[in-house]
Amino acid sequence: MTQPLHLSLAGQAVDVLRELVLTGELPAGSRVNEVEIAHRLGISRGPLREAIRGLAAEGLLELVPHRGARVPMADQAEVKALFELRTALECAAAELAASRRTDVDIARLRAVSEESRRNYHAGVKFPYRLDLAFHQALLEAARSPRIAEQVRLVQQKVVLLRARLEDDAPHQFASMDDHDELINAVVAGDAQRAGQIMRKHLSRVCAQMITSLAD
Amino acid sequence: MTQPLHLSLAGQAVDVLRELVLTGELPAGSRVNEVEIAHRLGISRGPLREAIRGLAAEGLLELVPHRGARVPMADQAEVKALFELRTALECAAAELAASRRTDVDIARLRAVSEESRRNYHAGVKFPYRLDLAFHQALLEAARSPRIAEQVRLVQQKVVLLRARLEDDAPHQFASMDDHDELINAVVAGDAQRAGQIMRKHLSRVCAQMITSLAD
DNA sequence: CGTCTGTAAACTGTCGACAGTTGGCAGTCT
DNA sequence: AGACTGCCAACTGTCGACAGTTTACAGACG
Repeated sequence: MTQPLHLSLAGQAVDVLRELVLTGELPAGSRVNEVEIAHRLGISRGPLREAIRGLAAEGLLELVPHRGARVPMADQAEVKALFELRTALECAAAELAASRRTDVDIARLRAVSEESRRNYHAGVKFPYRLDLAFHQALLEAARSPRIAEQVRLVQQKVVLLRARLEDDAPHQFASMDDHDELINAVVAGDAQRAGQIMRKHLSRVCAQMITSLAD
Repeated sequence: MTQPLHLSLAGQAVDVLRELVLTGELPAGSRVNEVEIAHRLGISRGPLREAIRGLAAEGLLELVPHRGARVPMADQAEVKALFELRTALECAAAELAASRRTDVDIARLRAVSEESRRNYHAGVKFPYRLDLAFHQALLEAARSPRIAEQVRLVQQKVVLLRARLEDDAPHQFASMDDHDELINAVVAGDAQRAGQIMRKHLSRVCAQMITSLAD
């Protein structure tokens, strides 16, 4: 997507800062101390401030006048709003994928699905990594770069919520079933059904996330 | 949404630069000379660079290593990809609006529609301003802040294309009809139909924009 | 005449320093 | 004791300057 790798310090700072936010090393609600982070990254405040502006435009940070940047805190309403956006995007992606998929796309989707099942039966939890990989594969099949881009941004914010669903076995099982149903619809080229399944899938995930936020 | 008003120079620079890009004062494909713009805004390069990063994250500028920022140029493929995104977002918005609309929402939609008809019959061209107002009113009725936010960003990029459709009378008429059909579907609470009409509407606009880009 | 090369101007990327604002703390007054 | 006031430290916002890279141009060479 982007160049081999960001050569500018600001570009690198974007990546590092993003990681700090997404891993929770900078907890939600906390302020971003420019001098401290800049020193930690071994750069000056200039490039760091540029990186902060970039991430703020992505929605991963919020800017408060004269108080710098903060990691945004999400309440229940925000989660719902976020999933309405995600549903709009991923349903469209699922429909497009059903109309445009090629054999390679299908192979890729099935590979991810099978790896999930293997892991699950081997007693390994369904890792978020594989869920992400599935949605990623679906996006590739949809061949809509702008939609894919936005989905990635939304998924980042979902990660930011850090509501870990990985321990919930019934949820994992339901998700894997959703994924397989989706694959069938995509293979059949049934756009409408693919969209419906995706809607159901995301509605389940959203509900799960809301209840898991209530503690 | 954002703060009362940007007090920081970088914040103001974002607004001014955005205007410069959207009005075409900085033509598509042109490079953004930091010293020149900074001098023109009466600020130093620091805040300006922050503003550039922000707009780049919005997609209104593209960053090239050691070559600064450029106003992106859109080809036909880009227009299609952009409208796939817009369709995904606005169809979802139309569906949500049909399920959530209140009397105030309906009144607002009808007011915009009637103003359009009045203008048209008075021989005034259908201004882009009113088209925007209609879609804006629909977004308010949908009550989905994150979707609304993304639609605004997409609409900005559509403006960037600067394919002026305002002179095309048949297109204007068709658009106004689409809008009225949409209002009917929304009033009836028919989400599915609202989505279909929006899809048709945007597909027409997209086609129009592509042909108007071919010169 | 076209191409290649070397040099200089222009521009971006980065830094350190200064100014203005915010938030907390101590001291004072009621 | 509680509230108010004034000061101080910490931090953000901004600027000017320097270093490295790109680009344009002029001259040399095939």
